[in-house]
Amino acid sequence: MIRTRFAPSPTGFMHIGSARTALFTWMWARKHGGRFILRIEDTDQARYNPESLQEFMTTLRWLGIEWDEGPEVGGDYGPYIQSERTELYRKWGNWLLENGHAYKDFTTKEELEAMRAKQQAEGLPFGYDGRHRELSAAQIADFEAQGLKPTIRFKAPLDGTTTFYDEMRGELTIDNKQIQDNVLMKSDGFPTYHLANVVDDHFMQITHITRGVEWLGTAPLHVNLYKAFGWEMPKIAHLPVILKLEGSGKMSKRDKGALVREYIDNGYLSTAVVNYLSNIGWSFGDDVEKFTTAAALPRFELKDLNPAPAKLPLEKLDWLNGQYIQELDDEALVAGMLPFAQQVVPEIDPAVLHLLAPAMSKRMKAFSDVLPVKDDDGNITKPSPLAFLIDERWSPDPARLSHKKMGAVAAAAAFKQARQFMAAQNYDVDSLAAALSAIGEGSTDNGKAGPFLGTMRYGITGQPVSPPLFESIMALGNVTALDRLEKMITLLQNRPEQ
RNA sequence: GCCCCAUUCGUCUAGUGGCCCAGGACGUAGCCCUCUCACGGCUAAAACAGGAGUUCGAGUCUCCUAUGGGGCACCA
Repeated sequence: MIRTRFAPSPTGFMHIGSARTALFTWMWARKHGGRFILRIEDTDQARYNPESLQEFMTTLRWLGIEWDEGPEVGGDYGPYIQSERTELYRKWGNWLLENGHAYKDFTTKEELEAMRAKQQAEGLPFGYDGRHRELSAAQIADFEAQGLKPTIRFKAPLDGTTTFYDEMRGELTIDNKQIQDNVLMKSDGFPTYHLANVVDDHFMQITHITRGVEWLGTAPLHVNLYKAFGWEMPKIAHLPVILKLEGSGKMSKRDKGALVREYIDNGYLSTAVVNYLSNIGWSFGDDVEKFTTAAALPRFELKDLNPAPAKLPLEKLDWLNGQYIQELDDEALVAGMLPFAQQVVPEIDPAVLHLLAPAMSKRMKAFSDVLPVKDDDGNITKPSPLAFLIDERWSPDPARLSHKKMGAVAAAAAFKQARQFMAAQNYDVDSLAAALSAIGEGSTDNGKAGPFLGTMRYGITGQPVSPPLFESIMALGNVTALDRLEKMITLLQNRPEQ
């Protein structure tokens, strides 16, 4: 049975890179009919933030990543929160101590800092120098008598090499001189990542570890820890980081698009985001870019993941999300748009959105597109596509109520025909389209409805850019549409000759 | 400073020695469609980091250089 885990340290919102790691980890388990475990690494009491755990769980669920064991769902290998497992870590930390694989280190933080400063000044490699590695019982007793609280450090091998196999990168060999005597138990009694991680992965029977490359350097330490415990090491793979779009370095939480929360709040679809994420560092094959997770699973292999760091192609997400939006039924579309539409037209009737939905779906990259676009100073650079619904904002330019292929007289005549039709009968979008097109065709010399429909659309919506005419009229309702049409005719007739 | 990982169009990628004068996608440009904006269709420009080697043959293997990334915490 394959068992994988995602072990975040919740200190804020989930990073998009973590989401991708979680996704691939989850996919690996699902592909093999295995189990995916959520474990919370909160051993850093200074940074841990309980609200963030809720946020992480909400985000994972939004992504469709369900955990089989972990907080809220339980499981046979719990607890799944590290701060509730400290006894276990203490036990195994002591076991290492008793079996000569670890030792107490009484060096103070100040001494460590001084040591590092000196190493830096002398151009030496940074790291703990092993000064307390061979303390005598008397020396230990002496330090303890002074009331010093020790850390427990691992006794790493001093020479030779450590070899392990990374599922993505292949066999890697590291000189043991690069491995330090890392701290396993802090002086506050909490374990460090290294100890907690190894102990938990072992007792939770994890078979595959997938984590970020930032852990690659510590993998040899972990290999040696497993060796010291006499435990079998899980298979391991180190996923690459996600880089800033511009500039250098990996994406930080402040960069645009770095947090999954942004995608949720901006009205992206989780199916699209998941699809998008799986296209970074992995490819479905056969030149297919758009696919479901279910279709991807049989093809997914850890060894096929690209070990190179990648930038997030954000425009590609807009395109993909747009594709997914086009596939939504009207119900889902309206539900998705509603919260944003209410920011534009607070009292908007969902039925109005229903009328507009089919016309809107091809025009949206994300639901937040119903919001106006503003520049840094707060000026609207692109109005909301729903702005035409607001009567107070409606004030078309009379000069634009005719067309070079349809003069003022012809335009006014056509508007009156439209008024006659709309006033006389009930219509739906199709009959309206048929009637207005026919009027339009009669309004120009060449029998093309285009000039009339375009002018009418501008007049009715008052916007150079808006949803299409017929849907817009349906959304406004007959009373408002007729009222505007009436005013258009007046504006046109009262406008000075050009 | 030391160690490790990586390097194909602007970006995400396909490619595991001949099928590649390198394929797809996004983006960009042009054309078509068209009531605006979109959508959709078609077309175009656009890459094997550089240098040595191995080989009949290298994007694919090896080495060096360069560049990018990660690590060297009582953070994870």
